[in-house]
Amino acid sequence: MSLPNVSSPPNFIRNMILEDLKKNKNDGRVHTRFPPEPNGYLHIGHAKSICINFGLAREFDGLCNLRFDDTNPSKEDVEYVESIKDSVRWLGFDWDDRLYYASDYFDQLYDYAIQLIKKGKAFVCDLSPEEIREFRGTLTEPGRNSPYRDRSVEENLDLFQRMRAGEFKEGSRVLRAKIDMGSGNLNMRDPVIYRILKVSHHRTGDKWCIYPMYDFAHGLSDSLEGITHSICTLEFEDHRPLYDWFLDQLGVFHPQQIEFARLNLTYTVMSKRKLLKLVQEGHVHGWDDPRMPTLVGLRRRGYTPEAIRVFCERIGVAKRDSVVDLALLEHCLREDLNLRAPRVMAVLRPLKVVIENYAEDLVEELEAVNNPEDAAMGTRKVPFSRVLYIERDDFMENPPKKFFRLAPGREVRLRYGYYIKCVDLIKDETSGEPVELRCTYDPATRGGWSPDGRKVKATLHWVSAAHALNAEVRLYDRLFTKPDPSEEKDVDFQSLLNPNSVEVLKRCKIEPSVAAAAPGSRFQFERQGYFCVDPDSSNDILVFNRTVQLRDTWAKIMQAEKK
RNA sequence: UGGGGUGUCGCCAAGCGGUAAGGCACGGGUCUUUGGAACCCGCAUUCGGAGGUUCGAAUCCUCCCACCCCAGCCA
Repeated sequence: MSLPNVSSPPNFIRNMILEDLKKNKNDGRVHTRFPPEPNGYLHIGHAKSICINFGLAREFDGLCNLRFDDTNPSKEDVEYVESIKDSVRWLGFDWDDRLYYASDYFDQLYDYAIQLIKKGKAFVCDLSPEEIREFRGTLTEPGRNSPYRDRSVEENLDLFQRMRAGEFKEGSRVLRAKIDMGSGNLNMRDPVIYRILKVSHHRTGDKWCIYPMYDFAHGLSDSLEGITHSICTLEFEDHRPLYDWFLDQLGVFHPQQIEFARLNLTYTVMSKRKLLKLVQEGHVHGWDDPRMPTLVGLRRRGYTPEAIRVFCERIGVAKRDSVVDLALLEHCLREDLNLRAPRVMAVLRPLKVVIENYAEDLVEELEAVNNPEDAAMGTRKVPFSRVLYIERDDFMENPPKKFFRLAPGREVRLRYGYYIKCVDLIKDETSGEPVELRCTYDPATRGGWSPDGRKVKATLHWVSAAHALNAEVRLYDRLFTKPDPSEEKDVDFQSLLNPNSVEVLKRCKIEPSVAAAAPGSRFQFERQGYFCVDPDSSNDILVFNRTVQLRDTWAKIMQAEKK
C-alpha cells in the first residue's frame, strides 16, 4: 500500500492517521463523520470541523458521513437540518448517500442498553435529578452509590422495558451505567444513559419516550457506521474514557476519539447560546445577518467557500486554546476575491464634479478593464460626461503633505478617463462643506494617459451623474469592540457590541454595468473593497453588502499621524 | 484539595535529541492608471520557569508556575 501524498500542512491528527495507516489499522480505512446537533445554525467554528473531517477523508481516500446527533428532541428541530445540509454543501463538501441520524439507531441503541443491563453493567435508578446530583459528589469528593445500584438484572430489565413503554413519568427514572462513583472523572460516576422524555421526535415521532444520552449514543453510532477516527473538540476529552467504556463493554468495533481545539475568532463570539441571544434580542437581524459568524451570515456577507476552506487550512489543527486574528480570515478572502471579483466603479459618498470645458451633451464610452489580475475577464464600456461624482474623501481643501488626491489647483487622473484639475470649489454656506467641484479636463489624456509624460500622484474612481445607478450600501464592521469578548469577565457581552457594526449609505452611485447583477454577485468597488449584491435588492434599488475592505495604506498613514 | 488537557515571535503554527519552518500582523523598499495586487528585505541566540541527563535539549527526566475543561436526566 502506498501512502497518500501529504499536501496540506502537518498536524497531530494527520500524523496519527499516518501512523495508523502504517500499521494497517482498520485495514487502511479512514472514515470520519461530521456530527452536528440540529439545534442551531452552523458557524465558522463548525467550518473548521467540517474541513478537518471531510478534508482528512478526501486526503486519505476515505469517507466522511454527515450524521445528525438528534438524541434530544426537546431542543432539536427539522428547521435546522436543512440549513445545516445547505451550509455543508455550500462549503463544498459532499456526503454522497451517507446522511445519517443518531435516531436511525434508536432500536439498536436500545438493544445495546439491554445488553449492558444483562451484563450487570447498567441499572435503572429512581433517584430524582436533584438526588443524582447530590450523590454524584463534587470535583474533590467522591460520589456515593445509588441505593438502586444493586437491583437484579431481572428487575432492571423489567423496569427499563416499562420505561420504554411509557409507564413512568418524565424524570422519575433513568438508566445508568454502573461504573465507578469514586472516579476522579465525573463522567465515570455512573452516568445516565437513557432518560424519559415524553416529547415527540422530529424523525421518530412518538415511537419513543426514552432517549439515549450523547455519551451513549455518540460512540455507538460511530461504531455502527464503522468510523475509524472520531474527531471532536477538547471539552470531550474527559468523555473519552466513557466513550471507550461503552465500546469495550459491548465488544463492538472501536473507533478512536481524537480531540482538537475549537476555533475562536477575534471580535466575535462563537457560542450557540450567545449567537442565539444576539438574534433574539435584535442586536442583529437574524442568523444570516452579514455580521454573524454563521455560515449563512458569512455567505450573505459575500464570503466565498474557497476563502473559508483556505482559512481553515491555514489556522491549523492543534490542542491549545487559541483565538485567531480576524485579519487572517479577511486576508484569505481578499486573496480569493482579488483574482475573481470583477472591478467596478462605485461612489459611496458622492461629491459632484462639473467639468467646465467638457461639452454639455457629450457622452463618451470609455474602456475599462474588468480585472487586472485576469485578462480573460475582458473589458467593458463606462460612460463619461460633463457632470460626475467622485468620492467625498478624495478631495481636501487643505490637504496635508501626504495626501495625493484632489485639492484646489491640483491635477489627478480619473481612472480610465481623463486628467482633471480642480479650478474652483463651491461650499455649503452654513456648514462650509464642499458641495461641488469645478474642474477642467485635458482632452489629450483620454483613457488616463498623458502624451507629454506628465505624472499625477493619484487615480480616482468616479461615476457619470447622468448614468449612475442609485444604490444602498451597507458597510459592515466588526461585531464587537473587544478582540476577545468572552475574555472580559464580569461584563455582559452585549455591552461589548460595536455600535457601529453597520452603517447604511443610501445615496451611493454606481456605474451602470452592474444594473442586472443578481443577488450574491460579488464585485470589487475599485479602491474601496469587495461588495456583494444583497437579496434585499429590488428592481428599484440595488443593495450591496461590503464584504471586506481593501487594504488601505492611506488610512494607516492617517492613523499613525493621529498618534 | 480530584480528574483531564495545554504552554514555541503581537496572533495562528511546524518541530518528536543534532543546533528554531511557514502564514497573518507589523516595519522598510521596488513597481503600479486601484495609496489595491504583485515582488524584495527585515522580524524568536530562543522555545512558561528552575534544575538535571547528554558531546549536543524546544525535544528526555525532576520539580515548580500559568491557563483551559469537567459536578445537565445538554451536545
